Amino acid sequence: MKNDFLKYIKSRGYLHQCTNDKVLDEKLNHSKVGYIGFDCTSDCLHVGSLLPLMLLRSFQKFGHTPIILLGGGTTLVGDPSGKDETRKILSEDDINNNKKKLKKIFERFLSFTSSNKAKIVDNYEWLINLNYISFLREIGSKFSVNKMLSLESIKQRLGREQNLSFLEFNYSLLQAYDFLELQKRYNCEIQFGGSDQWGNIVSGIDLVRKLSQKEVFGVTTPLVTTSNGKKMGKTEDGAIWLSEEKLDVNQFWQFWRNTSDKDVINFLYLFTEIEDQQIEEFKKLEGSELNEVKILLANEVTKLCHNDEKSKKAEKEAESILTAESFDVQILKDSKNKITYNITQIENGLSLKQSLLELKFCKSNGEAKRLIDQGAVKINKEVVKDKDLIFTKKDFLEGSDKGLLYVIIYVGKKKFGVVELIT
RNA sequence: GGAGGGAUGGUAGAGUGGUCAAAUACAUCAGACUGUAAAUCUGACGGCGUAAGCCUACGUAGGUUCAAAUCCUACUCCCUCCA
Repeated sequence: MKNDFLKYIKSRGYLHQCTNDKVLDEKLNHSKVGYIGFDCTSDCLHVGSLLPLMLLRSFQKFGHTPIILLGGGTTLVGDPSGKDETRKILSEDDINNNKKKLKKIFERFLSFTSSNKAKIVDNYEWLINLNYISFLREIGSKFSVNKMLSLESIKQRLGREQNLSFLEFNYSLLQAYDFLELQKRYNCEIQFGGSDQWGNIVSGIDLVRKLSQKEVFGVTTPLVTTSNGKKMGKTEDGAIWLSEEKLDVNQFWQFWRNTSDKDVINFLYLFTEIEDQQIEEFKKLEGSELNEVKILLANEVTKLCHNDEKSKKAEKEAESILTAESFDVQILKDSKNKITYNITQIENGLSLKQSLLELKFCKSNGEAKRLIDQGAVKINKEVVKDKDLIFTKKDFLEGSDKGLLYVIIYVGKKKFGVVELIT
């Protein structure tokens, strides 16, 4: 392997598989066009899609031209890969809305102004008006059902006797057709994707070979798992989303800050753009020394996915809330996890349990009591012993604003919320 | 088309008339220890209630019974084998 881009993605851990690496190695010495398809089933991406994005980003940095293919058309069909159940079919309105939001995310990762500027295209454009008969004759005839049945995504479904509708069965034809279309329109020669897309990518390559007599390529990223063997980015509370609307930046930052020791170095390679040499240095660190590296990781990823300012703020918040002795009132005020009461509510008797519920720290009153019983709940850094605690005005701290008082509630060591009182 | 087996809490999986809010494991949450890590140990783990207790839950709908996750009937879905 001689090509710089390929060497880079290999050293970073972005590379899982690629087709015909020898020829690709040569080809990449000239500037090329490559794409990733994103389906539009959701209005946001989560950490699971971060790696393909990083890959496309570096592709562009090495002077190539990236294309983001929005699956506006294919989402109407639904990819059966990696899904146990039939996907629910989305309306076109939902899909359009999703497309808009997704575009914003891509804008953070790719340059749309450089000479090799990124393009966003939508397969709706060419899929929606396909004529069934001519599609079957032109494309369908090139596909072997025997072969399709042996694709992992299809096999899994059939193996478990889970229903696979004919609609979904067609998905890989359409994805293959996308590649053909992009090849024709933009001379796009490489398709990137997660390792679960391998089958679909290979189908596309075959189709292009058959119909355009051109060799195109596929490159996939590995499935990232944590050292515990879990899929990356799925916490119990839900996915780690890349947009602020879906996941508060501070929580996003915390996710990275809480990376386990064993994963930090790997994550630096995968999700930041810190130089290899510097990461090498970090490898020497041990034990609690790694905490600094984790902060760096959190800052770098947050910077990339959100921005510098928000990342700094998250770091400051973490410090103020979790480690510092006293509270920074400004940070309390800005906290997303905040509820506001007025003085009469307090005078009428407002229980801590209720606040715990409102702050979504628990689902029921009983759970709130349990948490307090177990000594998990603190207000203003004092452990609460009385599970039926009713707030009084003296529980609240002075803020800098007149007439605004605060109390900070912790549940466990890392979760906290702010209760604001208007007097 | 025929024969059989099954459906139980977030998951896996016991329980086959009362002592079952349902063993156990995993997951989760919390506490201890620590470094906002991991491992380990401890506890909690349907809802309401200060509590006694009440309510809701073992695929769905009915029935038998003083009493049903457990028995009967119908339905739905799934699995295995045969054709």
